[in-house]
Amino acid sequence: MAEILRPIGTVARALDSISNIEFKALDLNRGQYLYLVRVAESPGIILERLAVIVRVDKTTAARAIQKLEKNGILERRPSPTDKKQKQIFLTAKGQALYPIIKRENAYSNATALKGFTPAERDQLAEYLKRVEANINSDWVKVKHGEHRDY
Amino acid sequence: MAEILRPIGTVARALDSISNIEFKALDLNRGQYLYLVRVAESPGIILERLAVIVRVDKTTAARAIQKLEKNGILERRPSPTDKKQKQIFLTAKGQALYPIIKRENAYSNATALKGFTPAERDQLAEYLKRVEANINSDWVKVKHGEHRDY
DNA sequence: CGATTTTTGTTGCAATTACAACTAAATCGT
DNA sequence: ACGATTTAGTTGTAATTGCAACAAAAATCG
Repeated sequence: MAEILRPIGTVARALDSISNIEFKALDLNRGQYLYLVRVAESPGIILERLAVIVRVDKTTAARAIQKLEKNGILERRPSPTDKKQKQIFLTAKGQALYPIIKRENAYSNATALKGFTPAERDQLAEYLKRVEANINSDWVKVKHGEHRDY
Repeated sequence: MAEILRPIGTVARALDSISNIEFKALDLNRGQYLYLVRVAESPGIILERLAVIVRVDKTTAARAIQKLEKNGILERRPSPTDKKQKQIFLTAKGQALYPIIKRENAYSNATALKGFTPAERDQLAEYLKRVEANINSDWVKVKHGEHRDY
């Protein structure tokens, strides 16, 4: 059977590594860009949701968000409807960073897809969406302490 | 343009997270399985090469290897031809772990590819190989302090 | 209603991760 | 041959990462 785990892992580490190095110029530490772009795209998002969509432990996301708040890149406001929720928003400083990150990501994406026809790009994106859906329930299961049988 | 960075990142984190949780039963800490399988497949490999193929900082690989050696899973022997190199091998204990890891990886791979026809699986694997090649030179460049223009 | 469970967020550890800066050996260039 | 550069590995430091264990608010359900 075709092997896809390994290239997915190596490509992800390479791209993440590149981004982390490049975003140090923006005073962003490792991983912070991940949360920044998601908050930009979903203003008012809460921590637990953010952790799930980034696919990271909620305590990891919590500390990343705390740090970004301390650095004035985002802010949290208590939800008006649920006293235990905190809604997350970008500050003006965070909003200024967003297009820069998007541009870097677009460049990396274009580099990754060099030599691909438009049809191939679409097909790869569609494949990855399916893989993501396939693996998601296992991730949720295992994160919640359930056991996979194999 | 089709976006592939994000699903690659989320899938990689989900799969890595699952593996790390499951391999705690083998007394393997976070990330260690990555190096173990590579050493199993390339006995005698040296640290710098290992770091490059896993796409991780060489100091990260160094400490992972040190720990695996301390735990009796692998051992290092000075290269007979180059006194500054250390060749890495699995111990019997490490060899016993290898098939277990392979089986878990195969199961995750099969889960990720559920609903894909054999032709689709092959095509996705081929696409990922191309993406990996595309991104690799940028990774090496940026890791060595060079600057990407965009 | 009221007890139980689920949701949401937080700290306390303990570990990985990686940039800098360094040593020692090998290779390269002239 | 020999100085300069590259290769290979290590340690110092500072940061992220995540499993446990917790607290408070909300939702569920008898």
